[in-house]
Amino acid sequence: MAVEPQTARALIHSVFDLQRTLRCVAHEHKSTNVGSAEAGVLRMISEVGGRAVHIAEKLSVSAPVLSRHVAELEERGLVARTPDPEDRRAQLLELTEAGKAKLAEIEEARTALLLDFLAGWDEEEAAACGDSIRRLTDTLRTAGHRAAAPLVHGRDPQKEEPLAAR
Amino acid sequence: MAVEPQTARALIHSVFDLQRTLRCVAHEHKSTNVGSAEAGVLRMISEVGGRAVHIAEKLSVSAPVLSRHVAELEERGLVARTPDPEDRRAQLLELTEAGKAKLAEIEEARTALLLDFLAGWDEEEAAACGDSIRRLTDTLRTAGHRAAAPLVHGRDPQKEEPLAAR
DNA sequence: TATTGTTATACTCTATAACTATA
DNA sequence: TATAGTTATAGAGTATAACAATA
Repeated sequence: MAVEPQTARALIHSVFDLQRTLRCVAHEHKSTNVGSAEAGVLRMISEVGGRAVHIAEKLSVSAPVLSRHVAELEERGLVARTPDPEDRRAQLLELTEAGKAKLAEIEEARTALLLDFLAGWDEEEAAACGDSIRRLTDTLRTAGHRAAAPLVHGRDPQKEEPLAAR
Repeated sequence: MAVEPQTARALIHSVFDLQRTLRCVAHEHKSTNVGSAEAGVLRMISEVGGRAVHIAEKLSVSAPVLSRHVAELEERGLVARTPDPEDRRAQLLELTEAGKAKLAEIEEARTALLLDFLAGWDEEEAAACGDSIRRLTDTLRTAGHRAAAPLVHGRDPQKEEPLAAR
C-alpha cells in the first residue's frame, strides 16, 4: 500500500523534531574544540580521503566551505595537504596522527554518550532504527538527485515537473 | 541485549548523514519565502499557541531567537500578538488567517514532495520509520534533560557524571 | 527577586561570486 | 574551456549578555 499523506506529514514532523533535539544534545555536550562540521570533515577524510573536491561532494558541501574547514584543521595540525602528483591543481587530504587521535576521541565520546542515552534500548531496536534512517536518507538522496540532476547537465531529458507543484 | 557500541556508532553516522541530506533537499526545494526556522514557529504556534515563552520551550530555542522570528512573522502579517490579560509582561501568539494559509501551503508542499520521494515505499515502512525516529527523539530528549536538568535547579541530586567521560 | 520579552552582539555553518592556477 | 582550490562577502540560524517592564 502506498504511503498515506498523513503518514508522510507525520514523518516530516518527526524529522524536524529530531533535528531540534539533536541541536540541543549537541549544545549541551559540546565537548571538544572541534566543531561538528569540522568533525564531519575529519571523518570523511578518514573514510574516503583523496582530493578535496571528492570530500566536498561526499559531505554535500560547497568547495569554499570545505576549503575553510581544511585550512582551519591544517592550522591545528589535524589534516595534512599534499599536492596531487597526477594533477597539479589538486591536493590530497589525509589525517595526521593527531587528526586520527582527535577523530577517535570525538567518536568515542559520542558513542559513549549515545550508549548511555540508549540504556533502555536493546540491540535489535537500535539496529532497526539505524536501518530505517539509512533507508530514508538513501531515498531522499536518490530522489533529490533525480529531481535536481537534469538541471545540472544541459540535457533536461524529460522536462521533469517540479514534483510538488501539481 | 544491550546496544552494541558498533551499532551506536553506526546510528550516529546515520543521523549525521540524514542531516546532510536534509540540508540538500531543503536547499534544492526552498520554495516559499518563509525560512525553515520560521516555518517551525508557525507550526508550533498553530499546535500549542499561547505565550511566547511556551513556544520557545517547545521549539527548544532561546527567547531572543523566538522574539526575532515572531517580529518578522508579525511584520509579514502571519502572526498576531495580543497582550496576555492575566500577565501584562506576557503576550499571546496566534496565527492570522494569512498565517494559517501560509502554514497549510508549506505543509502541503512538503508532504507532496515527500510522497513523491517515497514512491517506492509502502505505508508500513513509512509508519515504522516515523515511529523509529520518534522513539529515538524521545529517548534523546529525555536523556538530555535527565543529564542537564540537575544543573538547572540548584539541587544536583546525585552529582551525576558527565556520562561520556569515563 | 524572578520572569517576560527585546535589543545588541557574536558564533557556526553555509552559499554564491570572483579569482588564480592548472588541465 | 573546464576544473581544483582560494578568498571575499552574505545569509540563515542560533546563543549569551544586558536591559526594560511587570509580577
